[in-house]
Amino acid sequence: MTIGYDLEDKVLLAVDCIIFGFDNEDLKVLLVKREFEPEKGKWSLIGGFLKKEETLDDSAKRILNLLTGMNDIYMEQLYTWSEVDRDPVERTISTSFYAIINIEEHNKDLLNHHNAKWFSLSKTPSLIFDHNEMLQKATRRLRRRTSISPIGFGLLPEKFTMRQLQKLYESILDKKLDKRNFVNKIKSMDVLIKTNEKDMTSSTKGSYLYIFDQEKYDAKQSNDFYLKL
Amino acid sequence: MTIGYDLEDKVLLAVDCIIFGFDNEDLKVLLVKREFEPEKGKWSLIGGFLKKEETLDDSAKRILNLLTGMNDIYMEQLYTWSEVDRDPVERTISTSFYAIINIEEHNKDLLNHHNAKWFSLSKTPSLIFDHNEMLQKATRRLRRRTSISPIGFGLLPEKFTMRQLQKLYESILDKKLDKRNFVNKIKSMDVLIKTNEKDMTSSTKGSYLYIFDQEKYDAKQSNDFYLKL
DNA sequence: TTTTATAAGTGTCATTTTTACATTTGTAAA
DNA sequence: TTTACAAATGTAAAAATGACACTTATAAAA
Repeated sequence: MTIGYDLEDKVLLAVDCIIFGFDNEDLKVLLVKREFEPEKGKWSLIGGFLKKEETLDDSAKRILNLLTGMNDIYMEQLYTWSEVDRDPVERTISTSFYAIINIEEHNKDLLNHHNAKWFSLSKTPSLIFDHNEMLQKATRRLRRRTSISPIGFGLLPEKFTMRQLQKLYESILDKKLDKRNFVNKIKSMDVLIKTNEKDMTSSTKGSYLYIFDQEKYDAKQSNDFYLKL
Repeated sequence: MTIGYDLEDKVLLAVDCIIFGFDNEDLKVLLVKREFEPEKGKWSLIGGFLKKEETLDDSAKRILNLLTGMNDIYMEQLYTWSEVDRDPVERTISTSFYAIINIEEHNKDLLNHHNAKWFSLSKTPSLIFDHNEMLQKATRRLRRRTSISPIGFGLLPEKFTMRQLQKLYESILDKKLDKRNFVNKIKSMDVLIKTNEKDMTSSTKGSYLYIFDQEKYDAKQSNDFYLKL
């Protein structure tokens, strides 16, 4: 048996990015209005085609920047979608990536890109192709990840309250957590530093601000460190 | 901005299958001796190219059958590999799949295919391209999966002893488990039926044979059912 | 100045889960 | 009948989880 590389079929390879964001309130996803046919004008994930000389990860970064202006977002590969008719125009395989970011921090990038818009996860419109499925898979993965390892401090301002942190976890996991148990669990992780400052915006009493202790976190990472919520 | 599908690059898309097997002793992986250049004669995962009219899953099945004669193996998608130079001949992206099967049951399929051979996981040769990395990722995924959900009864004969089941888990997880705790945990899952028969091959006393209760298992699957080892 | 309203902050106990650990049993072969 | 060998079995201590309610600090209103 001989196999010649030149006899094999070549296909288009696309990349789709699922960008979750947290704005201290809600878990959201970033969508763009599609600017070309087919399905022009419909909402879609942030997608484009792989170029021959780039890796999938590089491609995802380039496309994300192209469509939203955002930079330096670490995305994780999710799944590769290959239903034969997923794109009606031409056989296209798509690899999806996801990330979760701090909306405030990146909002300015989006100002120039009016085609991109944040949607609350519970209010996403119907998307093109198999993008709804992609979003669903990404959401499940994000939840599982979050309940296993303490992702997510980067999604808050440098100084944050316990309440904010709890809301972050609650919105990702989509369930209420008990305040006391949450605080105990987080404290037992021992990766936060309590400052003397208080945030006075949410109550008369004020609530202490914490900062994330990156060093301790990194040290623990090596052993296997995990959080179960 | 306009994007034309026809302006985009097309690439070769490959599929590589990581087939783990258990032979009541050891966790093994199935490799084939590569029959074409480059790297002809070196060991590799079971791979081939996607055809335009098939999904990745179909492609994986076809290729597995082509190279080993095996059929009806459920494989799960693992990851898509896209380093630009991963294949020196031509830009090729590869999606890897993995499965774990009962070696005895499928051994006959392999008799006609002398290029395929089982290797103990601890004694795998150096593989072509990025296949060692693929194998490593698959191994980690298999372990995590196994310690979460009770995969694996299908890897044993219809009737099996607790000792066999424990060895299966031990070889996948690559660690010793305590016999009493293991039995307790398995029993608490309540998906095994104890028969009156004994296996007399491994001791004078003989050990009871169990069969897997598919119905109970399926019923529990729906709720979320998991096993932690 | 006192009262009120509001979110922050905190600890314990019961239950469940996990882990560690040793002896008795049944049988075939010596 | 003794020996040798793997099979079978239970409990107690420790750790993790989950449920649950009152006090505190402050600003604003009375």
